[in-house]
Amino acid sequence: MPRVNANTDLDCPIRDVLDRMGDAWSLLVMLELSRGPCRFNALRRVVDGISQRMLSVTLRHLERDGLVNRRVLPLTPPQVEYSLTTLGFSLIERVEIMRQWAVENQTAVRAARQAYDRRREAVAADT
Amino acid sequence: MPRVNANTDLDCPIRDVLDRMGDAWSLLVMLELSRGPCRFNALRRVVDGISQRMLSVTLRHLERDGLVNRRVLPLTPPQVEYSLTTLGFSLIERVEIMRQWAVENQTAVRAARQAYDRRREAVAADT
DNA sequence: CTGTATCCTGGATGATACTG
DNA sequence: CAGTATCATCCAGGATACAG
Repeated sequence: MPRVNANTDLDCPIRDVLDRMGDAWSLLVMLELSRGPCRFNALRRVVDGISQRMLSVTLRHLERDGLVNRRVLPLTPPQVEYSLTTLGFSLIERVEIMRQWAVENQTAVRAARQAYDRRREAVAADT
Repeated sequence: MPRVNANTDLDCPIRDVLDRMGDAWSLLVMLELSRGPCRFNALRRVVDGISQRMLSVTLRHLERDGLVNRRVLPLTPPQVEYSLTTLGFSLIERVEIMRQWAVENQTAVRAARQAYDRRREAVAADT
């Protein structure tokens, strides 16, 4: 578990973001919520592959950080609606910028990987 | 290990970024290299807490993705200089944007957490 | 429906030792 | 100096069962 170095100017704040950024589930859930409010099981279906446990854990993290709102509707059966907070929207906005980079440069990255792998293969064959 | 859902428009490209973003070491190393070229052991010292192994692994990942250059100087003892590629700079630029968000909103996040924890405490006491 | 509690496993990471 | 190889550990996350 990487600890942040006091020598770098990364220091504390970035850690908090990294904790959310690094967690792919958080991003996926927030991206989904950026489209509009959503209920638990609905999220579960659309964020495919996420386990019930991880959705629960992720949502509580996001709620704790003030990125997501949790609203309980007093019905039977109970309904819980999740939505992005203003803070959440402000973050997802920046995440979108990262996403854009990924879209714009995926070709370059893939090319780099192939070049790298070919190079390594050549070296291996050389041996 | 989160798989990306075809239903979301996240699809493939974001995964690649996430793989680097999620890896805190990658960010720390790249941030460091954004200041200028650096040698292996120098990196090791400045990215405090990173093991030799993880630095090695991280650098190879970054190199493979075309984010970092590796230049071997034919000297004795051998010297290897790492530096960001243009692609690497373009990414770190966006990462900086995320970092900015963290700096700007760290207060809000902390406040949210404290509020959340207090709320939970109240509920617990209530029980 | 919306969760929480347990248990368990794979893969990521660190420690250590060795090499060109 | 700049790594790689191997082994041991630890914890995030999935599966499952239960609860309000």
